[in-house]
Amino acid sequence: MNTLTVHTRNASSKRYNALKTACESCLNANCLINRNVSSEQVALFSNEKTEITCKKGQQFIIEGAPVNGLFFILKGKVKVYRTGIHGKEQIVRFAKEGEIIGHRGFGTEEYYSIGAIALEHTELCYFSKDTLQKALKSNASFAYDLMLFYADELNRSEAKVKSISQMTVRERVVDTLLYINRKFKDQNGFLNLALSRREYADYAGTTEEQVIRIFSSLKKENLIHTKGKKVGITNVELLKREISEHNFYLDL
DNA sequence: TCATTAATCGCAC
DNA sequence: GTGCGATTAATGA
Repeated sequence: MNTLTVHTRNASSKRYNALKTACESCLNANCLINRNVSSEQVALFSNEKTEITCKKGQQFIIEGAPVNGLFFILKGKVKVYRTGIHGKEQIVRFAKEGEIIGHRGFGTEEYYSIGAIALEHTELCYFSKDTLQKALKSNASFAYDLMLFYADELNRSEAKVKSISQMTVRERVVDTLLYINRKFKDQNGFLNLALSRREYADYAGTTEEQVIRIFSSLKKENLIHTKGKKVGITNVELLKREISEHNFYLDL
């Protein structure tokens, strides 16, 4: 019998993969691809990518699943976490549009050591490792930018080890608030990211109750204000002083 | 509106 | 500082 296997890999049909946002017309200026890849090359990326939309609360990376590629956030916000002992989740970072998710384990045939959940309606662009490896090898500025991203991640990760081991719970909560503020800014006086008290706790490495207690004492000191789930920083400078006094302030 | 889920608070350890 | 449970507020079906 004829054992010839026919690979029906048809590039032209891929083009009609119902992409809502092709790379060449993407407006996301933070995207590493958009920043570094020339317009002729961008079209190639579009052909290879898969778009995924996630509802709020939907998990798109499962801990332990094999790594096949990388996610870029086109729109939305996500949390990246690791499950610790007693099933407690430790939030590693929060990410917004233009950022990369699932980069650990990239380059090696590994499994995800992290999970990722959408915090709001999120659109993701997914690229296979092959596609990205090809692009990185042929595009130095792209590779360099990605390296900067890795370096920054490592720096932040090390800073986090320090904060968790040396800062008090109160300082860690304040640090978390400042981090969210730096990253997501505020909108109408409230942080532009709705997190539950539990999520603040999971990032700061403490418990929900502690976060509530610290929030209420910070409120009494007029440093922050809350309205239901929303939290706003009343005076960023004063809040910064809370931790700069201890010389643990990290402007990351 | 009723049912869930989240936020608080008090209290013991 | 932490953990549990009761109460209250907020949110969603």
